[in-house]
Amino acid sequence: MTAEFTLLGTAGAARRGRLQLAHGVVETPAFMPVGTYGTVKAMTPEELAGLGADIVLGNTFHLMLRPGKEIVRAHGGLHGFMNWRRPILTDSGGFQVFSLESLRKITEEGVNFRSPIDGGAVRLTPEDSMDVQLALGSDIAMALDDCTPHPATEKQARESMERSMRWAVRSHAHYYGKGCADAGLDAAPGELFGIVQGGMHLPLRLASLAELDKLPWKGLAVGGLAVGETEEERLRILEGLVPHMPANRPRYLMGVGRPRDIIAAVLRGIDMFDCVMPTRHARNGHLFTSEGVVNIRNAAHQSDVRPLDPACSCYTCRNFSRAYLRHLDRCNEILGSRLNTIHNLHYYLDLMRKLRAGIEAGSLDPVLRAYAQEAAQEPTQEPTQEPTKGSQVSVA
RNA sequence: UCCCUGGUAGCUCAGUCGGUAGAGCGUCGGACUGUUAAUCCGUUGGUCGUUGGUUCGAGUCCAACCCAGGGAG
Repeated sequence: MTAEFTLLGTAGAARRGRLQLAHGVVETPAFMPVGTYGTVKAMTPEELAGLGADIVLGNTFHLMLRPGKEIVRAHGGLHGFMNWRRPILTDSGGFQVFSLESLRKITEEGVNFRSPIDGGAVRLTPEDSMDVQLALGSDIAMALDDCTPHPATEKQARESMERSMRWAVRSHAHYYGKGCADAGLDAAPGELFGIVQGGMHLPLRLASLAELDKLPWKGLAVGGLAVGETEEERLRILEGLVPHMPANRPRYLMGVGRPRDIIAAVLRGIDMFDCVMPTRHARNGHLFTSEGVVNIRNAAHQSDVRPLDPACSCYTCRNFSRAYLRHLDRCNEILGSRLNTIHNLHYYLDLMRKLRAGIEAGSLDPVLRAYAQEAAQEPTQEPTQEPTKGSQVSVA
């Protein structure tokens, strides 16, 4: 067993947990910085660890194309390749079914892509995705899914979801079976998560969950959200779906999101998140602060000698002015991307620390007040569970 | 003094046969949710060196002048 989830406590529907993985422990609720190509852009592994990241993402599809699984395998896996010794979760390529819609064709067998690099034909079946993720040595691998575009009719969402469920069965069988044998492994180096699909149709979501429940996944993800739907639709799906997800296993909301989205999802029982937003927004000059998003490119900051966020304790805010950050951005200096990324990741990871501490304390109200500028929507239903405090609560 | 080449948006430059001007960059603003993204979108922008002339109509053709660069002496 290389994925043990311990529920340490709850506050309403929000959960405080600890996930033991092959390369270490992940405290939940957790935010996982995205490192598609085996690097969280602009950050060294040491910096990421210093910021408090327990786990990062890699991407099966992109790493399969460059540099290819054999080169990564020659480094003992993705951990050795990128010199990140803590846990790694890899997305299966399912998101590229959505994001590279114009470059792919879906068949029952899998997905046929045109490579975004050279236009060549690239096949990705559930078995291919598992082979790559086994070679990468991911602590958590994801089943290959068909991330349903939005909007989708009930018929489209159902066909897409049912395909994802068939692919999930194949992913599971290959990951724990023939894939290991083919790679010469005695056992899988990590564990596999299944992904709930079903678009904005709650009955389809519940049917997807019921289908996945037939297999012993180590955790379950909610996919296909934050793809263009309204916040109300997203919360409606979460509120209808999450209470039915197994309580003793981690729940991962894929690709989400803004701080307010994360807060709202934690309040509804989600344990894990990933999103490109802190890192991409950093490089594009959008910085998260205690007083809202600051676009450091704006002329208003041209001669502002104050720190970006006086309430922030990150390296960037302790040492540099808004005017300097704007200057670096305007000059397209690499250090601008780095300092901005340090700050945004600190903001996200600090938010997670505060959410964890809040759950441990039995109430998220102080956190919600502290992040009031994010205008997080509270659950529409009163929590039914009594706030409890876990017996093994540790310092976050 | 003469010859040549230029002068068009803040900058660097396009501008067809004469039909009242465009691009890139810059400025200013916006977007971004399991990264095809240090990306993308929009905005701001001009007495076309000056003065005349030809023409229905001139950035474009003609003349003079001004300015810049180069060359000759």
